[in-house]
Amino acid sequence: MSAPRLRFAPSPSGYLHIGGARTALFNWLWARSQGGSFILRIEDTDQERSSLDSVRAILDSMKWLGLDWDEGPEVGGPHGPYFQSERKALYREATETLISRGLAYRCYCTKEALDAQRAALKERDPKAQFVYPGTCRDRTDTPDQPFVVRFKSPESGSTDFVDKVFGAISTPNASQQDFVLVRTDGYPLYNLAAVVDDHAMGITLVARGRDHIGNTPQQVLLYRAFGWEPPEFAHLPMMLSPKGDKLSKRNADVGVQDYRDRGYPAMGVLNYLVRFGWSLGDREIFSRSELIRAFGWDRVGKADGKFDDKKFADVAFEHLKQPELTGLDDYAAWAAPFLERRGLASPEPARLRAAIPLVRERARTLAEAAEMLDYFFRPEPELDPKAAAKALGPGAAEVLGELAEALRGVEPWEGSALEEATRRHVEARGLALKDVAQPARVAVTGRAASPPLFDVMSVLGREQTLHRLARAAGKA
RNA sequence: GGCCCCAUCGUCUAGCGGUUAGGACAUCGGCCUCUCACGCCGGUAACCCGGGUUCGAGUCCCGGUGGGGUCGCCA
Repeated sequence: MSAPRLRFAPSPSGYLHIGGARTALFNWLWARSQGGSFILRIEDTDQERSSLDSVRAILDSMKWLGLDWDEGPEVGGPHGPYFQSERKALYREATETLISRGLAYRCYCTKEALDAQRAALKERDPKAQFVYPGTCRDRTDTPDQPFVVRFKSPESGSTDFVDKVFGAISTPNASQQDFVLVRTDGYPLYNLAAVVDDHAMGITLVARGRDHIGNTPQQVLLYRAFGWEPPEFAHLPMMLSPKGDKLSKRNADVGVQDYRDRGYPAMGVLNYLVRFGWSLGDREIFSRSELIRAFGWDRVGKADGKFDDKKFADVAFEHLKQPELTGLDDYAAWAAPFLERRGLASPEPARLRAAIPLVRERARTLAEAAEMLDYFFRPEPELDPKAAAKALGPGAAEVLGELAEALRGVEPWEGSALEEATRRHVEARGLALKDVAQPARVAVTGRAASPPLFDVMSVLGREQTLHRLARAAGKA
């Protein structure tokens, strides 16, 4: 079998949300694992709702996630253009073919008339479903009026396809109505455009959310009407909100960019998303390359699920925590914007590299990391009043002064030597380590909690450490 | 309501006829400890219900119940 061609086809009517990102991911993974192609196509046939801002936001999010595309906006490709709004000629040609074969027809019923009928029916019986009555199905005249194009659905038999996730799905044709292919304004509707493009672009597998499963029979019908072989289909179970309802694009805080802004690493996001509906035994954490190697449709589940913030945060954290998953350089680069946000625009690189190992197992996001890194890059730490009140009370001045003296000549200025010196000092004074460590911690970091004190001192250096101890002693 | 789909701890899931039903998150204890974390040890916690098939069903079949999707000149 030749290399598969997959696509992700968002409509630019808002930001990319995590549900969409998950769909993109599954397509991307399969393309990458099979040496196939991943195509990005923008479905902007609804002029009302589409915007360039949305296109930009979607492309940004895709790039941030590392879901690179082989054909599509910005990179082009042999099957372009990749915006549906620029492919109208294709749809028109396809539509005419269908009409000339008697498989589609022009319908002159106005939307208003149909809507009125629908409303009237609902009034009589709220549970009834409105079905297009086929008014124009066999019409032969061609009045000079606006029209839509409808597909002439078969009235008997069934339309079947085999889904790579759900297996055989059969839908009676009698339950299909003559759905609209082309609007009054000449723009194609989703089912027509998707089929024409997927065929033209040589798509071999269409993977999308389960909410599209009902479109599939209609699309299969269209493939047959054109005389084309349908692609394979794979539908993904839905990712619902924590409450159990549909994740909505309007739900601004589930946008990919929201997660980026909150300081989650891209691979953390992807790792959570892939494990949602796909699993490999007990394995939870995957690097990008491991994922590409491991992914397969046979291990995709069928049941919908609810998004879980805590689990998500943990998976993302796992990626920040493990140096094998997030190298020092990446960590530093990713933390930089969050430090900048705190007014720390150009942290000294060597110190940053030294400090990251101290915070990476404590910071659950890059935003938290920046907060924990803060005092390494200021002349003076910001003093937490509560911590100061508790640890820098009476007697602290003496404790800190003595500690500074005990540490002044320590060689080398490094964690274990500092700890050793401090323990000797504390023992000689008949104190407990914590009696000295807490005041010192607040003096050096400004806070009641920090990475191990002596490691912090080590990164801070002799001069700044002694300076901070002395300054705090002066204040206390 | 029509059509389609789904069903294991609170959540994500493993399980593919015989298991003390496993893991992860969350939660509750404990250990480690200069604080905070990390890590480690342990606890609570699930097969929706009813019929079949079978020597034996979480696993296979049927029905019910529950949940979801979809029924647009949105995608």
